[in-house]
Amino acid sequence: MLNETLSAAPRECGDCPIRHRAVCARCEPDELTRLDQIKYYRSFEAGQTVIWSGDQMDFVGSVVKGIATLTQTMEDGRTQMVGLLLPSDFVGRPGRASAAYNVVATTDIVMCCFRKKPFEHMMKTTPHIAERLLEMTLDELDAAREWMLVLGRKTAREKIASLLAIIARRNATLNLADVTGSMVFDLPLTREAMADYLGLTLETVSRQISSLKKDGVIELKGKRHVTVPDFDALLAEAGDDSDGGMLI
Amino acid sequence: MLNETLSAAPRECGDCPIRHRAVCARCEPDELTRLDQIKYYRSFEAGQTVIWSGDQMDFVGSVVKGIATLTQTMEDGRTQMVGLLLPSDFVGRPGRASAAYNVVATTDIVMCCFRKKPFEHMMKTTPHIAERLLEMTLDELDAAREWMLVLGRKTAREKIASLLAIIARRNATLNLADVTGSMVFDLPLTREAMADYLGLTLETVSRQISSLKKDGVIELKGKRHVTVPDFDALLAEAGDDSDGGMLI
DNA sequence: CGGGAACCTTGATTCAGATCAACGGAAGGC
DNA sequence: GCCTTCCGTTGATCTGAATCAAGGTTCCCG
Repeated sequence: MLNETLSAAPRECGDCPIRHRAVCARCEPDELTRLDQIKYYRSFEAGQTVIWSGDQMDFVGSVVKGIATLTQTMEDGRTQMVGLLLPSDFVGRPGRASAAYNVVATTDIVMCCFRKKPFEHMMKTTPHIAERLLEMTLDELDAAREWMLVLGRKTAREKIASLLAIIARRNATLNLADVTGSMVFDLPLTREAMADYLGLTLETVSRQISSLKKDGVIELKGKRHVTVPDFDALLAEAGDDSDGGMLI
Repeated sequence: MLNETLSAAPRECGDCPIRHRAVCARCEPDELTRLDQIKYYRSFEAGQTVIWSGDQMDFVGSVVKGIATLTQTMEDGRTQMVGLLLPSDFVGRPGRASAAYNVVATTDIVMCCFRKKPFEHMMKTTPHIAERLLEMTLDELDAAREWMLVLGRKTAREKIASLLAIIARRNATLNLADVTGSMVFDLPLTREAMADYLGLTLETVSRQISSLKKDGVIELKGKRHVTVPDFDALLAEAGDDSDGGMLI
């Protein structure tokens, strides 16, 4: 393990799939050129740990392809996922020497990494990067706070429905589908990972998924392929305002 | 109610108590002068709601004095505190029109407010503000993620101990006391507010505080005045690494 | 093809924390 | 002084999710 295959992925920024959503989204062509000089791609296989909490970090970067998780662990092994990293999400904290969380690849992933020192320097000199990073960080803070409500106050069934709603909505956004009719997607997480996200046990996750299926809120093909016939019904199960909306 | 007394507080930035920790911390004298022109103070009494979730926000600002809470509420009334705002903490999100959370004054508070439009303009032109705001937002994100572990995976007793540890540590930091020996502080929150922070009921909060007291982890004088004879013991109860440490 | 190893489901039982309920003390108003 | 209100404590009971336990499915590997 830990064999970081340097295969796959490398392309020009110009046709990068996350060009307009990642930390570089606002960069001008000349800024992109400079970023290009300090960037490199790394690939990790599903299951690999990308970064261990406490490790020295000599890079920051963006997830280009695949899904990774951000987790925190207690000494006795209790684990809480504190973030789900999707393409375009940023990893690492400029100005900090060591990692605060574990980053684990859930699927095969490709990351676009920047050497930390030069990146920090570029942040100081090109406001477009810091600007975009601030915006992304504020979004993540909102997401974390929304999740605090889920963790602190929702029932197991509501937690599952909330997670499914988030994944469904995000998939719809990425695929430009409509967010009203029926939605179809694959769960990117095992039952255990869902449990770690939701502060539940994997047994409870399994039971609640079965229950939502029995009640027709979702349909399952295999263990991972989900169809949501009525998204509003799912939102109702999640205890969310039917507008589901969030912010502008 | 909602009578915002404009009394108290107004001072020069120069002798502002949060001058070196707030969003303006990195500003040069001339930048401070410009901030001065768009700032105004507002006071709120304990119990007053400063901002309702969904309301139009025409200002952002910093807590100068006192304590406020950031809460999220479900239609059926379940509420989760998602942030505790102390002096120097920032309120509001540049670039967003309406508030995402309720802000409630827990004690009498004084806020230093900036009209939103001019503040947003200043952010674009004076990197020192955006820089500092990014740093503060990253800190808040870390705090939110630490709290996700508390909410998702800790027992009621550990939750209480975690909250007490946070308050104790913060008090020590503000008062420049040593973070090792015995610590004394007043709880700034009611049992109900603690419950909303921790995702518990107020009865459970009360029971767990009684239990920690019975076991000598804390001492109580009245209902709010707490003495922690051995901070490491408290950290152990919180399930934290004994280094208690966090990041640099 | 057989044997593991992940991953998932379902059942039985237990238990931590919620809920329901009663009461005590302190502060403020009249 | 008395009444009310807010805040907090404690007890009894209930319940949702954890825990303990047994199997099932799928997929990979030899």
